[in-house]
Amino acid sequence: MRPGERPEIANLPLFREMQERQRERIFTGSFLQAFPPQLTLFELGQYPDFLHVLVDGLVELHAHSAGRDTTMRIVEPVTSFILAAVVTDQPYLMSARTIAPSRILLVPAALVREVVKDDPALMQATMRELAKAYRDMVRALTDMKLRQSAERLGNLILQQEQRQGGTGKVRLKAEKRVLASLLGMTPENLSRAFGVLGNHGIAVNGAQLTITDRAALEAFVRPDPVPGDPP
Amino acid sequence: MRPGERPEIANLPLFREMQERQRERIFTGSFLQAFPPQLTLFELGQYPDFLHVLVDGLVELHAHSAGRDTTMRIVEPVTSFILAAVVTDQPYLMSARTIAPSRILLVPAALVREVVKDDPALMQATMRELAKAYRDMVRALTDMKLRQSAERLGNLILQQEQRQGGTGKVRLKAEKRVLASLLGMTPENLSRAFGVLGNHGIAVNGAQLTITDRAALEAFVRPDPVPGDPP
DNA sequence: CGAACCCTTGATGGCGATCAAACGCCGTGG
DNA sequence: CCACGGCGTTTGATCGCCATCAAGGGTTCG
Repeated sequence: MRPGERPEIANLPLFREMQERQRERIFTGSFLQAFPPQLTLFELGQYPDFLHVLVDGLVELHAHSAGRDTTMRIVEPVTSFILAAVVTDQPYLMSARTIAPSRILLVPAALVREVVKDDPALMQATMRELAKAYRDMVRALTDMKLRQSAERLGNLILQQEQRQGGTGKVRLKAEKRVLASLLGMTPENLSRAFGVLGNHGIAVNGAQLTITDRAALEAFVRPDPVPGDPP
Repeated sequence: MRPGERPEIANLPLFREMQERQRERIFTGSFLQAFPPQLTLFELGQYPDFLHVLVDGLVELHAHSAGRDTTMRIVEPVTSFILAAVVTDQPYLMSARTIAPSRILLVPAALVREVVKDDPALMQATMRELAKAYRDMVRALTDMKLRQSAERLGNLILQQEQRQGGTGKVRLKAEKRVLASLLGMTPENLSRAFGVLGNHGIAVNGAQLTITDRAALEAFVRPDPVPGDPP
């Protein structure tokens, strides 16, 4: 582990409040591993072996069935993922693959379940994390059901802009094809959606976006009625 | 509370494992209230006052924004709902209304949060419940993104048939218009989707459905690659 | 008995998917 | 260093699923 990384992981909402002794158990039982891009980490249907914490890189969670495939979430560092499958010991509902060279902390699933039982602070943090994940999914589903594609794209841009500091500039971290799948559309239509947003306050230059007219953009995208949870 | 109901509530996965003393705190601080149909219980954006436990009747959770509205979940008794908003003390992401005369146990949200802190078994049950809710939402989102409307309907029928005892008969509990919204389509298209399923092993008679050819139905609907969690 | 309201059926239109092809970027290999 | 080839993206043309608009039957409730 590189200097500064262990504190960064220990400072995650999930691990921040727990007893130092239990945290030590977690860390000594885990290991950090590097993966090349385009590598499948696990497949939907498998039972969870590890809680994953993305330390560096980029990971795509996707679901697939009967030849169709859709991106469910793009995980940025530093974040844990697939906590729900681990705590309930039920099969993954999504597959995961790296989309950039990535380093991931692997915490044995059984160890997580054990320590959760022994450490109330960790259990509470897990509860909060799951509640947040649930609420994120509720938002994603309403987004899909209530908005059409260009509106979804506009909202995603607004969210990313907030996450990236609110400077009016947004850099897309994933390929546009992946982004399209995340938004539930085809690459062709994503391209056209960017075209539409050109008339509503967005300028596109490759992966670099600029919000040129925030008011116009917000008027177009039907922003969430309930403002986002703080990160 | 009617005879037999208190044990039934106490036996919910959420409350089953907790200490009797803490459970007593929950029950004495709560009250059971009856509501007529078509009554709004709470609105999206409000802060949660109560954890709700539907004891009898039927409740619809729905989201809305900019004049559009979509059903997110139909709650059947006996089930708790909006647990995530309560434990995190964040605004509801969905509104709730009764769609039948209903009786609901109202547990003050602050009391829930307090008792959760004091009772590890309740906290663990809450964690599990949230994990399940999260996984249900993942399924709902993949359903919406990967399947088209008649396939979604067919899958819902198969799930309901399991929940109702696997007898090959399914009775729809909600109006078809609500069902349509839950499935992300219009009433007109739901009607047509039933027509399509007529060629794939389903017979419709009002709200009473019969699975006449399970193999044909399963071939048509692209069943989930990961079998459902046990209830 | 009548009047909503729900469900159904038909006709039309729009959003987004699919098919097809050209462009641009980038890495490789000559 | 440049030519080539592959892949992601863009643009255009067409198709299909589903929404919308419209109207008719059936049921329920006042």
